[in-house]
Amino acid sequence: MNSKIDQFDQKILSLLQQDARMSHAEIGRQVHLSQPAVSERIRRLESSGVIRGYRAEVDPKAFGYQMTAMIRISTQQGRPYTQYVTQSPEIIDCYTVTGEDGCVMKVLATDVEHLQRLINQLNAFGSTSTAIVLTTHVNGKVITPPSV
Amino acid sequence: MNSKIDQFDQKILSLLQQDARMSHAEIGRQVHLSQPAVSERIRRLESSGVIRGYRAEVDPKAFGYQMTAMIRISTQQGRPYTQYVTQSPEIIDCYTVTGEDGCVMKVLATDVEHLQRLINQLNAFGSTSTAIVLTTHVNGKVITPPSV
DNA sequence: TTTGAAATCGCGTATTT
DNA sequence: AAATACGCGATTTCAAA
Repeated sequence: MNSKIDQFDQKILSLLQQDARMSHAEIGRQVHLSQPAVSERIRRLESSGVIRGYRAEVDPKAFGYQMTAMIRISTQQGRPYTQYVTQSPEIIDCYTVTGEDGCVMKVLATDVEHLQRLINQLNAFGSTSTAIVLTTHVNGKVITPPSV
Repeated sequence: MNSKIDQFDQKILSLLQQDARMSHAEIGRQVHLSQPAVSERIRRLESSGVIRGYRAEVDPKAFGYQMTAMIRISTQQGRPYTQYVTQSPEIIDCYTVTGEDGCVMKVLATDVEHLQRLINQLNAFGSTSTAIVLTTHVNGKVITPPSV
């Protein structure tokens, strides 16, 4: 957990968030470090948990998902939606949050009928509120230090 | 754009979403194909846009972000939040959605004061509603075919 | 420098027309 | 029978330890 991130690490993390396949030599070129130096820094960032993993980003449409929705649930106490949420392939993000709605999730659906079936299932856990995503302006922006 | 995804492709995509660094030979072992066959399929998935890229997943705490919030905005017509949203490092997801709140976003903050400053800025675009994330049950789940 | 992964090449097989 | 598509094994090229 000893993670003091310096400017070099920040730049390396920025590059790897944009392209996890960039070669260490190429990264070194951009941050002005040697390839072994970059490799060693990445190794430390991985083992300290700063880098959690490397993921391919896949277009949901390839699996037939034509729509995305944000669904909020006013969860009734004691209803355990956690297991349902982790097991359902359509629910790709899910958070417990403060406030009136105790839960907000991001859901993929092939079409409106499919979405309706999902909502029906989620209604078992509380009253739902669904907002269909019209535009995704940002999704998984590269994490950089705060502007302030 | 001709992307008919068969069972092999689905399994390959599943593996690459879990670990983008898995070697093609290892993938081949798991899906029972040779390394060149896997490489060729991945090449096609990339050039057809099914695979959008490869990203390192980074722990926001490494950048000092101690909290996450979901912020909804009842946007007033004609207020262009798009530019602000794409430029602000703290806003990592942002969607225009149907319904009362026209916009929902996921925001990182170092502390409550920082969060308050962000909310103040966002209030320029409409009335905001903030819910602090207590637990992240799922974030970027591996995309698989619908259960139905 | 040495190891290991990915691109390349030529060949074989199955399916289509 | 010819063409197309796809996978395999062998080899070369290139990046990482």
